Order: sequence, then structure tokens, then C-alpha cells
Amino acid sequence: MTQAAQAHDLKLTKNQHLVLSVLESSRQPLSAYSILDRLRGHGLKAPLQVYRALEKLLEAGRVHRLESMNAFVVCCHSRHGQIHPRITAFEICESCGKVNEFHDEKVESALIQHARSSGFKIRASAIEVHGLCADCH
Amino acid sequence: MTQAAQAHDLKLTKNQHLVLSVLESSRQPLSAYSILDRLRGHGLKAPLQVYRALEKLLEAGRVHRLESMNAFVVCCHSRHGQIHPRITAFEICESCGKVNEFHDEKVESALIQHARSSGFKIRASAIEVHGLCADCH
DNA sequence: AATGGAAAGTTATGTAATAACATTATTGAA
DNA sequence: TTCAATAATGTTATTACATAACTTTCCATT
Repeated sequence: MTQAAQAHDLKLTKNQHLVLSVLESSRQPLSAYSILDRLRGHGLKAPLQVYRALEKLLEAGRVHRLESMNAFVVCCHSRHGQIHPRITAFEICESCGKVNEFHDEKVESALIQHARSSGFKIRASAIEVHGLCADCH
Repeated sequence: MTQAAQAHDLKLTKNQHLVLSVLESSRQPLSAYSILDRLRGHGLKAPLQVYRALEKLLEAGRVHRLESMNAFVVCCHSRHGQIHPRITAFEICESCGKVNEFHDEKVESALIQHARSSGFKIRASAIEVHGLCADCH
């Protein structure tokens, strides 16, 4: 990710703004198609319009993709222009659907250390834990 | 996962055996459809035949699903009847496609500790690191 | 042999993502 | 301002991934 791409004050285009708004107002991760459904009233008609917006929002660090769900969530640092930690992890509640994004120093250093010892060069990671959140069990 | 499902000496059905064989003979993870393609010569015709076999193999702990790739790999403990560690992680090479399954005590305890502190009850996890393996960089 | 449950077969459909190409907006330098 | 370059958008079609619903076959047990 480039510096420019990390800047959170980049102007969003119309579609990017629409998609981000939908994600921000959702309490759960949304699939691209369910985002599309919510935006048909705003003139969006095709999956690509959503996927292209998501691509830019991902590059800009404003949303995350949950690989194990084929779904997207806003990044908890999306506002504020914070520097985003390197390794992001998610706790995903199978009951209420809520997602807790977190950054754990120990998880990160353990993965980095393991990579170093096996000669692996990390470029991206997907760390997704499924289960029940505190409210649901 | 039940005890019975963990037993590795369970007899496999014809389709389960075919699917497992294909995965074992592949140096890379395979999608369900590419498994199907390789088994058309053996009479398989429909995706469901593969997905059903995969479902059983996953339950039995003989293969893993890579969520970030929509693909499947044999479990490195598939033979041997070993007890499978709780938390499994993968280093996936973006150049040669090879997957390194590993079980890291520090990663596991960090995730468990974080879950405990946030009141989250872990049921499953997907930990997939993408990058370049030692051979490729 | 009868039967009950698991596996397999088959067709259709649902969901996720991208290809290919045409058009419109924006930007930035001459 | 004008024009070229780049980015974004729109549109249609297609590919890839996964499951629903229902039928038939297989096989262990009575």
C-alpha cells in the first residue's frame, strides 16, 4: 500500500462514498451483492460498480475484506486518519454477526517470528476467528 | 468435531478417496472445480460430488479449506492418525503456490488470550498469511 | 430378503467475482 | 483555454464458487 493510498483524507468518488456509507451504517459485514441491493435506489445497477468502489476503499484502508465470509466491514480506523497497524485480526460472532477488529502485538510478533524462522516474507494476512461474542454466550 | 470424526482410519467412500488422492498428489491447493476437472475421467460430473466429499474430509480433519483462496489442501497430519492441534495457520506462497501448514504455540496462545480478555468464545479460526516462501525470494 | 440410513447421482439455481468494451469526468500541463 | 492523459463509470456478458431439492443406489443390520 502506498503512502498516498494510506492517506484517509483522499476524496471519495460518488460510488465510493455510497458504498462506504452503507458499510458504516451496518452493524454487520455485508457482501458486495447486499451492498448493491441497498444502493439500487441510488442508481446502482451492476456488481462491478460496487466491486470497483470496494477495491479503492480497500486500497485506501477504509474497509476490510473478511475472507472467510466474502464480506466487507469498515475499518475501525477509517475515520481519524490513524496509521493502520500492520497485522489486523477479527473476532466474528456467529450469533449476532458483529465483528471485532483488533490488533494484538503478541499475535503479530508470533506470526512475524514464525515467518522469519521459516524464511517466509509476509505480504498480507487474513486472521479471522469465529465463535461467540461476550454478549451472545 | 467429534472423536469419531477425528479418527483417521475411518473408511473413505469412493468419491472421498478420489478427492483426497487428487489433493494428495497436488503440490498446491486446489479449488473444488479443478478437483472436479481432474476427476471427470473417473466418472465425476457434478460439483456436488466433490463438495460432498470435501465436506466429509474436512470433518474428518484430512483436508483444510483455505478461506482466502476458495481452495483445499491435505492436512499435513492426514496420515499418521495424529491428534490435530487446535489452531492451524498457513503460509501461502504467492509465487509458487506452495502452502506451509504450521501450528505455532505463540500464535495460538495469543489468540486464546485475546479471546479470553474480550469474552469471545472461539469455535473456529482461519489464519492465512500470504507472501513469498523461502525458495521464491 | 426387508429395511433404514448414508452416499451418490442429477438438474437446477443461487451467490460471488471478473472480462471486455464503451462512455464520461477530472486533472494537469502546454 | 485546450487538449491529452488518467481515472471513474456504465453496461452486458461470462466465469467461478457453492448449495437446494429431489431421486436413486449402495450396504450394513435385522
